[in-house]
This record gives sequence, C-alpha cells and structure tokens, in this order.
Amino acid sequence: MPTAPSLAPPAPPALNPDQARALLKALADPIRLQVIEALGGGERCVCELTVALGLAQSKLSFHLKVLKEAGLLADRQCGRWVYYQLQPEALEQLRGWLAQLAASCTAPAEPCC
Amino acid sequence: MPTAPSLAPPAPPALNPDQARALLKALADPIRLQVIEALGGGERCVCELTVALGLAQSKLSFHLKVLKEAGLLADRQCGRWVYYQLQPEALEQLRGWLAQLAASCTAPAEPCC
DNA sequence: ACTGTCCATCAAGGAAAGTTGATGGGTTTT
DNA sequence: AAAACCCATCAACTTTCCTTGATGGACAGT
Repeated sequence: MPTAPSLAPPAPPALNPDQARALLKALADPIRLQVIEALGGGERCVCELTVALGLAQSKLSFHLKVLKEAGLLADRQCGRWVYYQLQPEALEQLRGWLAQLAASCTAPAEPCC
Repeated sequence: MPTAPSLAPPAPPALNPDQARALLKALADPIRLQVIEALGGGERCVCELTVALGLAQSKLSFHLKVLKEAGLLADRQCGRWVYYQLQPEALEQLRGWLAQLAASCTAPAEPCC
C-alpha cells in the first residue's frame, strides 16, 4: 500500500492562506455578489449578465476575472459566447477554512482586573 | 401567544449584506489575520500585540479598529491598558451566511452546445 | 503637579483596487 | 471578404485602502 487512500467523504483539499484571502476579497464586493447570485440559477453567458445586472461589458469582465481567479467561477467558450458558472466547492472550502480558523481560537478568557 | 418564542438552539441572528461584506473585507488582510491568530490564545492588550507582531502602534491600532467595527473583536479598558478579545460568534455567523449563499445556488447546469 | 506609559486619532503620502472608454481578436452571418 | 457580434485587455483616471509620523487624551506612579 503506497499511499493509503483516504476514506474521507467529500474532504475539500484545504485552502492555503493566499487562496483564502483571494476568496474573501472576491466575495467582499457588492457587484461580485450580484454576479454570484445571478449565476445561482445556472450557467450564463457574459452578454446575458450585462443586461441582467445593467453593467458595462468591460466592468463585468473585470469582476468575472476576479471571481474566476479566486476559483469561484469557471468559464467555457461556446462559439461566440462565453459561459460562466459557479464553483460551489469554493464556497464550501472557504467555509471549511473559517471553521478551522474558529477552531484555533480556544480563547480561555483570562480577565486580569 | 404574541410572538412565538423560537426554539432554535444557538441560532445566530443572520447577517445583513453589509455586515457580511465588512467581515469578509476585514478577514481579507494578512496583518488582520495575524491579529486574529494571535488572539486565538486569549485576550491581549495592544502593547503585547505590537511586540508579538512587530507592528507600529499606530498601524496596529488601525487594523484593530477595522476588526472591531466588523464585529470580530471586542475591547475592554483596564486601567491604562486596552484588552482585545475575539468574538468567535462573528466567524460562525459568517459561516452561516456562506452556507446560505451556497444553498441559493441550485445550479442545474444546462449545457447548451 | 510632574513625568512616563498606553493608546486612539489625525493629516499627508503611497499603494492597491475599481471604473471608463477605446482597441482588437475570435466567431458567426450575409 | 465584409459586416456584425461577443468578449478580453489595455491605458488613464478616480476612488478606496493602507502606512507613516506626529499630536493629544487618559491613566499610573513619583
């Protein structure tokens, strides 16, 4: 048995600090949250998103790039269109990272005076 | 029975979008994460944190304020010192918010071509 | 009172992120 | 091959965030 196959069920690969920061920063923007919510119902192409959110194409493209680089979105070209879809695993990974952070806070609360 | 008393056990009050954004933004900074980790072991005063993290007093004070305003920290004055401590509920609330966001993404995945 | 320590706040400068309009590459349609 | 459409990228600008050094308030000790 070379490398014991893990039996953990979903077990997200655990985030490194930079990935976590990128995710947090990507989510900390109203426009990008709107994009995520708009993609909640399924895949959409850029031109659909521009009209749905009332954004300039250039502006939307910028935010899509941020979200994609953070790992929250995946894109797929289809002819002349580019479709974006959510990567819900990313949200789950961030949740795991937060849980781990909270777990490291064993604060015993030591009042001094 | 005027307002039925909820039976939910811990039930964090649920975050509004602005609170969630403040939390995300506050966590998306390396220095502030160091502060949080430093406070993981319990309450600390500002002067302890400055030496522990090697930060200028003014700089640390700025980041402490951001974290406090986001709800991640609470402070307490004791004589000449000011002690900061973590508010782990804030992390839990953010986790809940993320779960809710993920739940709203029912992406049916509709390939077109 | 005077001095020293701890801390928050401020103004000014620098760095990073977001916005805008324009340009060009790639694809389909005519 | 020309025209129309979808989209990413770029440079210039604006805005937001962070850093730095200085100032002052609150408290404790002398």
